[in-house]
Amino acid sequence: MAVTKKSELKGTMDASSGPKNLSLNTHKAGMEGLDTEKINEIIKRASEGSRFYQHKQKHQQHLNEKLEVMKKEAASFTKEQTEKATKQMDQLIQELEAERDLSHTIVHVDMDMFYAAVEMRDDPSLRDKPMAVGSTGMLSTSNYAARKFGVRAAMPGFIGKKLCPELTIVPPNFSKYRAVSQEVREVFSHYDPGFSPMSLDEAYLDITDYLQKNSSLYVDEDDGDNHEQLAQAVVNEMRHKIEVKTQLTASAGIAANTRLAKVCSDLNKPNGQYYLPPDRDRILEFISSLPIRKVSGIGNVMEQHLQALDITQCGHLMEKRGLLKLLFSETNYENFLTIALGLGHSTLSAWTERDRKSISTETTFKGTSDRQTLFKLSVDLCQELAEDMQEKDIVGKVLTLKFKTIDFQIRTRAQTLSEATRCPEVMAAGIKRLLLHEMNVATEQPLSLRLLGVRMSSLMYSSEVGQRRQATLTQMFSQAAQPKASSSTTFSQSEQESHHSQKEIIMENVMIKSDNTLERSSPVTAKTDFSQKKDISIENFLSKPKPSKPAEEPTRTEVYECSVCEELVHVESLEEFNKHLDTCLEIHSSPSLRKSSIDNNSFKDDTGIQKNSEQSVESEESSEDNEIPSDVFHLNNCESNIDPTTSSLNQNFLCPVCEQRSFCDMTALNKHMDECLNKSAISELLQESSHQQETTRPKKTEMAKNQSSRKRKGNAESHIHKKTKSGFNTLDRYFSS
DNA sequence: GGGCGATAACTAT
DNA sequence: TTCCAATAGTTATCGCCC
Repeated sequence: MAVTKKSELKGTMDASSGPKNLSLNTHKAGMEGLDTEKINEIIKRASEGSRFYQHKQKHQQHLNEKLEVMKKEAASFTKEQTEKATKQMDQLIQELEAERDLSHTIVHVDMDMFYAAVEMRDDPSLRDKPMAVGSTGMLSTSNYAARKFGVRAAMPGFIGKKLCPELTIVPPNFSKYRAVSQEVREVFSHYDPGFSPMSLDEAYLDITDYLQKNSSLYVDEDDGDNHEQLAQAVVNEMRHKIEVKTQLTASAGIAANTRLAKVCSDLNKPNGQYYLPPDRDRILEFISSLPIRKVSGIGNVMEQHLQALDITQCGHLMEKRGLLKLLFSETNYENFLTIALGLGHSTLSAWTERDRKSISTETTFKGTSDRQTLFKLSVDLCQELAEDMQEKDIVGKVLTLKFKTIDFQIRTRAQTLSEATRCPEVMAAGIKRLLLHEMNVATEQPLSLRLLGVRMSSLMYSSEVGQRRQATLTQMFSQAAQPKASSSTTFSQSEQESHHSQKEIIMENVMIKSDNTLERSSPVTAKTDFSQKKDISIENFLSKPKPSKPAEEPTRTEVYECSVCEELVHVESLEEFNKHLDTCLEIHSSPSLRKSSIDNNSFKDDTGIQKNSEQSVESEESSEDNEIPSDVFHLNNCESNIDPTTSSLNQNFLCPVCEQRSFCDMTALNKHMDECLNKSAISELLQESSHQQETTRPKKTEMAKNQSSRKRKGNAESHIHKKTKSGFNTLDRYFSS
């Protein structure tokens, strides 16, 4: 088989207007009949030469290669093979057909250019001008006047300006959009109390019940089969109510399932609706000529795959079903069939937190390779994510670092934790470890990034963790910090939480020790003698008998169990107990003590990270060891205090974290850096926590605060539109000064 | 060798 | 002058284990 030459592949790229993945997507309402060639030319000129453009080009080239391979494979199938596959698909069609449900009436309602419409409503001077909501970095939505120029959502503002120099860009006001959205939802709930919001401006409704109960209000009962008349009237009324209430228009699609309703809502935009009868033949007719890209779920890449096989309309999916079965995975070809048959969900199921698979946060910033900046950012992200998780009462076991290089290459690195957690310190330590490893192994030094993200998956509710006897550290502490009995004292959340982070760190160490990870005791542990408690599991630690019964005592003295020194402390107030904790923690966080303990490896892997995976950082590093007998290079043997810059030995590697110690081999250096990193992370966190106690401020850092304020705009409400929200709020400001 | 967990990449909105 | 996001679900692949 001949190898396809790059030059040939280039032919599949639109030479005049750049890579297809950068071209204007004209499937959006209001984008029909534009001079796409001219627009794409402007887009190309505006971005040509940029790293972003280069990245997209590379991506497109890679895709083209894949498409060529696929086309060759498609050409290689015999007639018999295709026929056999077609028969198998026909069997599948029968099974799918059996499930077809035409008994429901589903409506998809989509507010017209929602954010832009709200802004135009509130500022009449914007009404006749091309305008968009967003920033020069990214546009969230545009009005129809702007769409005429090719300006659309998910386009950077500066390109919008190139396409339309008179474009007015209005910064978004999410709280306003949320309020309007709430008004719209009140209308929805009248027709279907169990409606399914997809984002601030979009929702699915099942109006089957409503139609049944209220048909007499809309149509004459003697009219026979009046489903269309009835549904149209109801949806018309709904849109009218929305307009009266908000002065904004909405478009709607009415069909037997969500997939069809979604397609239909797009057909008569803006301020229109489309009805597709619940009739199999009419549905098949409708779907067969529908461009594949109109179907929700078919994006740029899949469209290109299908186009390469001359599939541009949904009807082609049916015609080429045999080929599709041979070329695509089961999930894919089954999906293609359901599209071609016009099938979809005919009932709405409310999404709950229980359905969540992962939770994440990320931020884009001006590219930097400064390690401290990146570490700081990652700590802030962990803090922010932890708060989100706290709010949702979930913990996670798989921690993922996401980063994007300044060349727009996206990478993820994951690690499974030993316990499900949402402790920001544990997450931050894990993320730092992953990040540092990437910094060290990057081919292009130094590693320069423009995005950092943290994701937690393998989620469960905190309560479930308790059920599994895997109490999280947070829970553990909150139990330990409760007064043994007292009705006279209440605790503010912040009072209790102010000590969490420190305690969790201490507790984390206890946990590590109880896991037998610790080889020898350190001065720190000698003080409180945690090392004697190797057999103490977390559960045992928690369920220690609590002898004192203060509630029976006549005085107002309360008894707390200090989880640092494990003493029962009699105090008159929480404040007093805090003082005790401070003292205890101070002992533990004493730099001299800590340093010596670190030197003794006692903080080794105090992140709580399980290192049993083949792909774990530690394993990767040790796999590098394979070349060198590990007993030859012992950390302490190999350590050097010679300043490497002045040393004549060119094999000395300076630790980039402490910049104080150097090593003669990478393994030793890596080990040291892990410890050094943990040491500095813990020290930093302890310092931060003590500072916060003094000032009794909430424990968020400035950066985390800024980020938090930009977050939580839509939460679960906003799936689609939050995509752009932080485009207006990147962290550029942290670097601009 | 099939099931399953872990990880990274892909894809969508 | 410069300027291209955030979040989440799905899928592919690999390696381990019984």
